[in-house]
Amino acid sequence: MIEEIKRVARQRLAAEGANLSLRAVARDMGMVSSALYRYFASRDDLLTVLILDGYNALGDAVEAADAAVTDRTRLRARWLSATRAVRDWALANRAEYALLYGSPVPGYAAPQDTIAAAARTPIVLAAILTDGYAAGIVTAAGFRRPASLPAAVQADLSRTRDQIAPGLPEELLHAGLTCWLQLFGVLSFELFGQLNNVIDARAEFFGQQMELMADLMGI
Amino acid sequence: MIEEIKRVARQRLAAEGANLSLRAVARDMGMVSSALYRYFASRDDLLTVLILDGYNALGDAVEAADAAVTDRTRLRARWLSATRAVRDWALANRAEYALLYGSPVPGYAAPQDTIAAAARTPIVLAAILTDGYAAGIVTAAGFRRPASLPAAVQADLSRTRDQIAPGLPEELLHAGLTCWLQLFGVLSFELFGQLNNVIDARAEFFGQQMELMADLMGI
DNA sequence: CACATTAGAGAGCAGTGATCTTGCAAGAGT
DNA sequence: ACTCTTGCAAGATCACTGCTCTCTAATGTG
Repeated sequence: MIEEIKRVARQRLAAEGANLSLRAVARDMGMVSSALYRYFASRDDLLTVLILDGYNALGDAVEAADAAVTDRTRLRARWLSATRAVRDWALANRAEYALLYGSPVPGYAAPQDTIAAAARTPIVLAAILTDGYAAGIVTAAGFRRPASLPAAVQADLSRTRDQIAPGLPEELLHAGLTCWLQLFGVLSFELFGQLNNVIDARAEFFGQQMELMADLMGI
Repeated sequence: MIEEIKRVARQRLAAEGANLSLRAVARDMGMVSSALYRYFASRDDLLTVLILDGYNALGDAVEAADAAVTDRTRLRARWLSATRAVRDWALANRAEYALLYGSPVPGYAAPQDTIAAAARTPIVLAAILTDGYAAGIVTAAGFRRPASLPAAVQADLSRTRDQIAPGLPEELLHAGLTCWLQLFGVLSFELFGQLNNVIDARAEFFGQQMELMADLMGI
């Protein structure tokens, strides 16, 4: 039953957009709205579950795309495959993408579960660098060195490194972080309409940007 | 009167978040909700006006920050000043930033007015490159050449160049576009909570990223 | 068979955007 | 000074929203 509600809610989300209506979901299911409260404590609760599912669905897609490159030393191919998977998933699930990476709901604070699920995608990307570093393919000296990192940023990177990419030099993590931001920057602009009248060849542009980021990471 | 409504709506937006309520605005003004319909055709109409104002306020701030650098040949200083202004404005007007650069409302299509206002900020950034190119400070060969651009992307860049940065080589515009995306990628992640538990030293990180982008553009 | 649990229905509350009609008050014209 | 027009806001109303409450019907389980 919970699965059925989520299924209907998802397609409702895809059809109508971000503002999901509990009553509409109930109507689609031939139920009365109050009945849904037996399965979800509130609308926000349902949204949270959808967000969690979204992060996991995206994580699955990205992990699969990365794993599809059998030669694990082809770091660039892994990066391009994984980032392409992010874009494909986002295009196929625009409303859910907006839920995950768009403007947050005002009073809403992400529970601990979601941040773990949300970390899956960056972990895949970081793993590409970690593998490359472990195999000696990519080195901390191999890419253009950024201007000296402020100490506070260095500390953040160090902490984050220990959490998601143990053993990776901070400089490499920093490069990866930059590319991660670029990835979602491009994607958000594309999906949120900011690229309208600027770039029409979306897929080509995205691919080219990811190539550029691969260059930046030195993979 | 229209100005008063917008003023109240803005502070309501800042206090409550994205989901602006017409009735709440009316209540704050000691009016009844229907009275607002004399000044705005609908809630979306009011939001559109706020969005337009937002783009213009941001444009004002960015233009002023760029103009504050008296030596126009100090391209890097102009870039850092302008991008810093974007961040400052965004932090001071979080809800409005979300309105401009967050998930769009489903059925909503931006009128022509807004795209002109929205272009002001990228135009300032492009002007930095255009000025530098005209003065011979920055050259198309001066930055790391991206992998060959697909023809369709090249065409988009050419068209965009003619609109906002006449005379600029496509390669330079491409570099600028990349940095523009990075700018808003970093900012959106910061404001939308995606950087929580990853980077705490926000200002330092942002500044460092913009330095890196300046390197990428070769300014 | 009796009991306990569960699923859903229905009414109702307070809030929302939007429309339409009504009333009021100031300003203009004679 | 008296009308009359016009501009503006109030009020009622509709359909919708999230949510709570109570009540009934079905479904096992001992």
